[in-house]
Amino acid sequence: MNSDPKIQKKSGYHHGDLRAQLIEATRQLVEEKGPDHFSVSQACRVAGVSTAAPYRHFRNKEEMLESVCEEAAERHFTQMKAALEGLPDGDLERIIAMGRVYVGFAQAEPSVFRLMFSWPHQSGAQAPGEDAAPPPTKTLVETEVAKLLGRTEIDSDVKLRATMLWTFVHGLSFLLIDGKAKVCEFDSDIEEMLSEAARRVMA
Amino acid sequence: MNSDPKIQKKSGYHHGDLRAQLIEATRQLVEEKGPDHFSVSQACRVAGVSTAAPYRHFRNKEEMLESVCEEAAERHFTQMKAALEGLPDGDLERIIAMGRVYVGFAQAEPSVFRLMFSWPHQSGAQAPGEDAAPPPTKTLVETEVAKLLGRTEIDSDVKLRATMLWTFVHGLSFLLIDGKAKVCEFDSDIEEMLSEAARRVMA
DNA sequence: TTACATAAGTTAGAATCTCTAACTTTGACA
DNA sequence: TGTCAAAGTTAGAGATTCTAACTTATGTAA
Repeated sequence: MNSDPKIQKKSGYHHGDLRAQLIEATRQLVEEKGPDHFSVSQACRVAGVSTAAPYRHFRNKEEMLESVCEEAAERHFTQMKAALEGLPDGDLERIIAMGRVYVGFAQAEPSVFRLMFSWPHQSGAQAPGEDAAPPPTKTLVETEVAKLLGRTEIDSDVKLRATMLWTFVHGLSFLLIDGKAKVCEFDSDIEEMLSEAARRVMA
Repeated sequence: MNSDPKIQKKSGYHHGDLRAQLIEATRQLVEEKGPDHFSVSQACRVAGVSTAAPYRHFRNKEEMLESVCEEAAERHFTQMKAALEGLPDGDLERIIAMGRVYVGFAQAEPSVFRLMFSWPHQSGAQAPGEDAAPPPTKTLVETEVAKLLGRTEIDSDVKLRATMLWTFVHGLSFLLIDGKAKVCEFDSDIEEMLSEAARRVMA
């Protein structure tokens, strides 16, 4: 237990970097046991602090989970952008590469992925009319679609195609991690689905 | 409180139909507050029994939620089959109709939908090699795809297309209920995406 | 009809969890 | 060096899940 070098119990009275370590502990526990079997107390034990300590850094349990979501969303986005590097503009492979990363993230961190996309919980609760900022992921995909089609602006056709692509990889991610159906026999099937979908949507 | 005619507190010592009523109470609470803010005690209060009563019918909290999932999966499947009635074989509309129901269910019961498809939690936990029975939904879609293509058997092309369709509506459902991005402005956009996707995948 | 086994409730309580209140330690800076 | 605020701690209230032991109702068989 606690073999992770990123997490070390505090040495002195003050911890130094408790907030970050609690987020990391939370992320690990969520991944291990699922979002609903995570407890603040466990995270405290992992970090080696009392059960009251987190409340100096987070308002409550929800806010800890939310921080994990934010951190994960950042990594997700960064990975997607990185996937584009080195691929020439106008290549369908750019779209496929982003899809591969999207699905890959979900497979690597299924519980965190699920948590990310079911946040905040009562979706109806957010003030109607007031939208959260559109996720940068969306913009990224739209830009790629426009470039591939040789459009200079993001018109409604571009938006529709981008949404279809996103929808597709999102669905594929969930089906894969839920393991409800054996969606794919091999990784090569995933590759085939990704490229087929990209081809058909961009056609 | 407790205005739902389906849920009534017991009259005598014995309840009569506690198991079913607890499932219904659980379903409602999950929908209201989200799967992770549901508590057994709340369901007990709704049903008007002591907090120990559920344990005569369910092993634990998990099993209560699981029962909700099973019941929901049944309704989901039934609705999809019903959507096909009256539509002539070989009509693309059959595919679209199923997609409409799929997405509609998710919108009508977002929390339950999410719960259904994240069950069981540690997906890695299920014995490897041993697959759960493929969901009847999958078979239903495959059959329709085969019919539409005039195939007599479910070959790998049929499977690929069916999976792509499923993946698409699944992703659309999640994006809609997560409300992460304003995916669609109007219901007509959903219609357009459904028919575009069906057309492109079946082409 | 009555006896009784069993299904399906109950109360009481242990163990765990979230979060607050009040107190203490430590480090930074005037 | 003294003081204050930040970031720990302990103690504990209130809720929760689930078990153990007890009680009540009901259906069946003599």
